[in-house]
Amino acid sequence: MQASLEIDGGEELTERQKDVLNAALRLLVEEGDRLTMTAVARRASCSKETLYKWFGDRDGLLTATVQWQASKVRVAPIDRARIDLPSLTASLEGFASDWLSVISSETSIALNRVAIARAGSDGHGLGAIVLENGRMALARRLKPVLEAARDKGLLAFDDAETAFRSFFGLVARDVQIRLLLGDGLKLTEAQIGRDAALATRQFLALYGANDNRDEGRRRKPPSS
Amino acid sequence: MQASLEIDGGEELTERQKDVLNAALRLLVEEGDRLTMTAVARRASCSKETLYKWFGDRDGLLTATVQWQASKVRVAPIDRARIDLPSLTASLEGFASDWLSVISSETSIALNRVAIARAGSDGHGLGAIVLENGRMALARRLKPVLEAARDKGLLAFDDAETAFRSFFGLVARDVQIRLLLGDGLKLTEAQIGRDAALATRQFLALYGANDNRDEGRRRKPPSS
DNA sequence: AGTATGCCGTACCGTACGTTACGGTTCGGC
DNA sequence: GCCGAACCGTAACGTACGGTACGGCATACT
Repeated sequence: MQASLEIDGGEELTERQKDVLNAALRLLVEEGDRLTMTAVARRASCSKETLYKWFGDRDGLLTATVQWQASKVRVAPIDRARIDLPSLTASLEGFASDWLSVISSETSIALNRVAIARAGSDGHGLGAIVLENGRMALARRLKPVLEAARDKGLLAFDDAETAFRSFFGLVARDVQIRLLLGDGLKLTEAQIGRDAALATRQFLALYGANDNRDEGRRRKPPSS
Repeated sequence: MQASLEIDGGEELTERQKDVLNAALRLLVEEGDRLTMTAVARRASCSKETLYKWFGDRDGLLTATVQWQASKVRVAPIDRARIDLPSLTASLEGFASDWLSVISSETSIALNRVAIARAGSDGHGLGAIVLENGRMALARRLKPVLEAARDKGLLAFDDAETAFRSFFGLVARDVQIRLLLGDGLKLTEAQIGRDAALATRQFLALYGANDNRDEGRRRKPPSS
């Protein structure tokens, strides 16, 4: 049945297997894509034979590791009953600072690096998984909030996808690409808070419906 | 004298050497980080001995290739005498669509992929070069425009760097990370034009000084 | 007790690739 | 014509690493 992408991963794993994957994950953060099966076996105090029995090959180990990390950050969908401008603002700031914390974490950087490195040659398996549990998961969590806010008349937009992508851009800016390229950018907790607040204010300025500004939102391109 | 980073590259190269680097570049786009010295030699119709004589080792070849590509995209600094809102808008749209074209090109994707892959383990040489000729070069070209517009009263901001990063985010959004991760995102010329226009409108909405809105720009965070 | 299963540690194999070495060819200078 | 330098093509070397095989040990089941 082809089991499209096998996103679930992380279930039906022995405790021992989780330990092994955690070791692989730590090694991945330290060594990047050049970790060796021998090193993983040594770090996890298991034999290479076991690695191959459990995960098939190096690719399988990497995939399982990425899925395992993904399954750890899965969050409960937010249940939000009533929403007003303060709670919307707080919610957006929460999303923004969560996202900034994630993309600036050593783990996320390492995972994105190997997924990007392998997206060039091999099948894009890892890239799809990382994307699905990163950007796409964020969109799935944020869009209902945006749409609820629109229903309440707090936001105005035609397409939730477009609005989300603007929010994404205002939050991430150049942070992720700079970190991935090894720039020595340091994000303190305080800086993340300020950046999240700025991005939220800017997003509300662009998509907020509480007054008569509508620049850059629904106006169609003049002619063509 | 340590020659910090040796950014210039591309000068003092034989025509033949440029041919070799172009071959390496094409191969890098096709094969990604797993190109072999043998393959480069075969593609460039030169001997491996020559490759090692000219570039030292595999790392040197990769670095020279990236610098060579960087030296090709260097553009003349814009000379802009008088500036008004229409010309500022056109200029911003130009920057935006140029940047979208660059980051969605096969060459840029391939180069960023190998630089990111190698930023994990080795020294961040390639990452620094890519960053310097990508994001940083864009900032150097755009900031004078922003500041000239501020002098004319068309824009309002305290920090050109912050304004630039907002513009960067509004333009790039999730495009680069998705492409690097192998998402099948296709950017047509028309779509790039629309996205550039939208980003420009949104940027002007946030940082334009032609009316009384000031959300998310100079208002300081309430307390902390 | 005896046996089977699962796993650890390690030695081993095959291959891919970076790097070096070498013979042959072209070309500019005398 | 002769020489040396540069370079091409290819063979050879050394190593690193993915993947496999095997012996030993511990636990569980009969």
